[in-house]
Amino acid sequence: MSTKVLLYEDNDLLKESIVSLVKLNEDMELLGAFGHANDVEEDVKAHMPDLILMDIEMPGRSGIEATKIVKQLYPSTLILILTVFDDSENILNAIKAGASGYLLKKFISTRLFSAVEELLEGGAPMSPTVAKLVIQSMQRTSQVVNYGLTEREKDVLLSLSKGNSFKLIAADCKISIDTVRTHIKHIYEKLQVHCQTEAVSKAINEGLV
Amino acid sequence: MSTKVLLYEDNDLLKESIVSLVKLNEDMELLGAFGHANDVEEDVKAHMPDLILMDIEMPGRSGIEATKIVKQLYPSTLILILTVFDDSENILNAIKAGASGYLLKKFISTRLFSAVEELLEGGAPMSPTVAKLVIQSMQRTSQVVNYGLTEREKDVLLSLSKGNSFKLIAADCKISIDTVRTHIKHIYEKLQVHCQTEAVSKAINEGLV
DNA sequence: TTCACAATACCCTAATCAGGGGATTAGACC
DNA sequence: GGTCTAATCCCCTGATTAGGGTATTGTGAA
Repeated sequence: MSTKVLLYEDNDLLKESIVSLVKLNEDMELLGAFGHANDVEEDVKAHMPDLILMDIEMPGRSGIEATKIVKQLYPSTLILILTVFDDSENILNAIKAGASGYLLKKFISTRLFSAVEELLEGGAPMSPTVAKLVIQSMQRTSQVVNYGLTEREKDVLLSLSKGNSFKLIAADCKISIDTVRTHIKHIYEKLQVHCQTEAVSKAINEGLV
Repeated sequence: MSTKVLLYEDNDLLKESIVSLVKLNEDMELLGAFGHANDVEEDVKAHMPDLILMDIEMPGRSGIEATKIVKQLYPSTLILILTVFDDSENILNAIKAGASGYLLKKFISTRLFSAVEELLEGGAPMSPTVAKLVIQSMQRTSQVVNYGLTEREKDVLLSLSKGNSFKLIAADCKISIDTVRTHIKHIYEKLQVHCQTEAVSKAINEGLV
């Protein structure tokens, strides 16, 4: 059974050349090619594609918005982003929106088919730059700045961020509630916050817990 | 100038075969091969490699721990994980620890050199399965399960997670403090939590804010 | 037209937290 | 031995939060 494909690309020349390319592959069946994604809900509903090739920059709705919409309505639809943008903003947003792969346009002619194949096999095709950015974004969020917290204070903070009350933290750490209070005061000073929620928020967002 | 390489691999047979493989490549200079990573600080200090090929499962310190240590001491050292593990736990931990690439052992013979090349060019070589897992982990954190929160409740929750007291939330949203209280109560019900910290923690971890 | 529900607001009580004290003990460092 | 710090504990007061109500208004669906 051939793969049903939709294409979104606002540049007519490029659109036509991708259309020709896709037609070369007998395993792919192109159901439609659109210059904008403003009616993406209807397009997808009408054709029920297995795969969408999606440009980012288009008049009206962007490919990232369209990706988000399609993924919400039909989560199993595969979406491969085809774009010239290799900046982290666009790449990460596209992936968060639900794109399954991200191919830079300069690689279309040489790698489109292998990328599609990889997608259908459950992989996530990416250009090397893209892979690097994705990995970096994961590593950033796990870099720890300690704020000089002691081990015990980290224990308390961890317990706090699980939603425990002072009383429960005391039980959790096997210390008295007053000691918890003392640790919490020190945590507030070191993190420069003034209440539980702010401490928890900071702790989670900066990877302390 | 050739790339200076260290290898960590506890299986002697595999270690030797990787050693032989690396020696085939005149652009790579193998400075050492170790069966465990317990002295990784000293090894790295002594040889100052550009690249480390790292197994995960080793006696004593794991490759993930070792990666963390090396990256803390020498952030510019590239680390390529070579392992049989293709589960999300190990992959994501290795990447968070600072690994620059992740190659499954079954691909070593065919892709080691291209992976190294990609690494040196600033890329992030990954097997297709690995790439998929990485992407999925990013999508999970941005998949919005709303818990049926209304817009206003989300406003309040957002303000709360910035560390604002009920009083400040009221000012922030331009409503009375009692209304804030009502919204908070509804938020607690919907998220199934019983206090601010738990709500904030859940909100951040599930990507609600 | 009901019915449901979002958004707003108010009241009450018990529990909890914030911020300010002070204090002891055990280790580490010089 | 003196100093410092982590970790432990205690007390007090005022502010805040949790959990339980009730109530009005507007909107949109049944």
